[in-house]
Amino acid sequence: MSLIVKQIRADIREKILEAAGRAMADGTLPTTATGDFIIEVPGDRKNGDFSSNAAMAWARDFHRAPRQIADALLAHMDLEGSFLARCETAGAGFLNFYLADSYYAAILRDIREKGGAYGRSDYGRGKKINVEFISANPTGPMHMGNARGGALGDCLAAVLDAAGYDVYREFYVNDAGNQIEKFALSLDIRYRQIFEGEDAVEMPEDSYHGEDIKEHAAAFAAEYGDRYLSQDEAVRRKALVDFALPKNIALMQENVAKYRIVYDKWFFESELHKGEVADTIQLMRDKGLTYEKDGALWYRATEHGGEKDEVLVRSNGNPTYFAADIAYHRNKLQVRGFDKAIDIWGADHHGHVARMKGALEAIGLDPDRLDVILMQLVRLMSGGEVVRMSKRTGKAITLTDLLNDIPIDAVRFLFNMREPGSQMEFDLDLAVEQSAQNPVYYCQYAHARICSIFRKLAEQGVTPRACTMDELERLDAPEERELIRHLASLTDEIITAAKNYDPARITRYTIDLASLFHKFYNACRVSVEDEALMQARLYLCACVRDTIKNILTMLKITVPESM
RNA sequence: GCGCCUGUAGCUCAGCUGGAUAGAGCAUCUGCCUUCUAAGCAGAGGGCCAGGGGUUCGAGUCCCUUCAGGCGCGCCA
Repeated sequence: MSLIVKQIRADIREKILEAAGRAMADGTLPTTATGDFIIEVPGDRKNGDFSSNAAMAWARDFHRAPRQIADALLAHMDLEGSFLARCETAGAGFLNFYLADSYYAAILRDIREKGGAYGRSDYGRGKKINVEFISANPTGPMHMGNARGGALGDCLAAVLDAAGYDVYREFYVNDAGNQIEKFALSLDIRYRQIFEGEDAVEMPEDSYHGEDIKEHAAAFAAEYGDRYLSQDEAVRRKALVDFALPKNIALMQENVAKYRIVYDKWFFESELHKGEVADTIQLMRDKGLTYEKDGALWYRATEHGGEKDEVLVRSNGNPTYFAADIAYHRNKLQVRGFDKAIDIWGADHHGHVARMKGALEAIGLDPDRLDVILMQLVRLMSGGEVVRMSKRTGKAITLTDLLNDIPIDAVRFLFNMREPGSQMEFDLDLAVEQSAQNPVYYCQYAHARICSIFRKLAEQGVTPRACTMDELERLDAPEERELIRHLASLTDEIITAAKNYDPARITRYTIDLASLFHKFYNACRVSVEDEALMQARLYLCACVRDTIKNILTMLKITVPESM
């Protein structure tokens, strides 16, 4: 919250506690310890600008009726030296506080002074957070789920950054392990089918059946002909993977860039296999966490909260994904020393969460340092029907398709309008066609409108200037007051969004801000005869404009000056 | 079967961690452009907060339970 608002809440708390102290001292209330209470912004403005439930929360402590306590507190309340104008009791025993005019002017001054930094805070100062998101499998094209994860992860990272955390964006590339072997097998079969006919070799059920595999094989054949047919299978498969995998990874990086995501690191799983996986497995052996059965190495997960034991090393000698993932998180938390690792996973991975945390604890790391955000997968709708995205049938809607069809601003915004856990439908037709009713345009429009006001007035020779506090206090219309109160809450919103890992709060905040501006615009004309009032309103407009710009820039959404 | 997520207006969702008469947007109607962008504003209709119990001054919010939907329980990742 802006410093001023923070101070206001702290002030109110202090004033209430002081009043309670005085009431106890003179015997109005019995002397006793009091519990916690809250200070909130009431839904209905008639109930004040801030409201506290202290009297109700303390009913038990004092053995008095809430209303009686509220009256006692009010009688002992001294608001001198604060931005609070007055306090009232209401309802079941609420204490309602009203802001002084000077508060509103002070908020605007604060916003203008902070400029592009308005909204930022040092709430998370000194904490290093690694946000890992998308981490799509490089064996195939990216899909809608990756798009949601991308928008969520990138905007969450942005919010954490704005709240003062030291944020690090990371993409984990699974370029090793079983799925690469499956990838190799699929490519190999498609390659051989080109020369030997489709019936000569059959694709196993669990291989990759997508068109992209065929395309890779065809491109490989176009470049090398059939010369690899006579080669040893292992050589041929390696050549195919070395050919296709970099292309897939390059395409992912291209898509991600189009999506305006900039990663601090693309972390390759293969790096872990150069030693850290083995080290981690050895560590688990040394700690007595493992046993051997049926030729495989098992981890005693049941002794660490798991439902069943897990394989770390297969009987064929290859470590499992789970083993590599333990090493990966050990790398994040121990080797690289992040205070916190946030992973964004599809909801279908939720079974993995407890396992992972249990394993971290087992190797001596605090499991609370890992937070997993489970994201419900996206159901893509088009023409009123669900578009299937199964990789196996090869009909995936790729991220490339999406990025070519829909404005990036809209995708980033839309995917951040709901909590990650909500199941969501993405209506392709709606997103493409009805862009005008899209909330992101509503917000951008507010910004463009303000810019237009400044342009128009500049044509008339009006130059915006600094305003005195007295001039700013003239912004006392209900629409102006509400707009300013909302502006004041940005920093607080960002901190809450960071705390709850909920960037959707910020898109909602922005929609509300735009809405309040549009209401103000219709109720209060900026270009008026009264020069001082006009300047004050311009000052307010500048605050709104800059705040919208700060937020949209933070979310990497464009901020048009005209529409 | 066991576990996790979800259930609020016709649709999509909020609801500030237990507060005052449950809110937006879309859709449907009705108004508002000879003055700053109508991609806007004002107004109307629309609700057994999935159902049932409980906890307390007070429950959409917390606990129990039933129902409905999604997902998971591999030597897959």
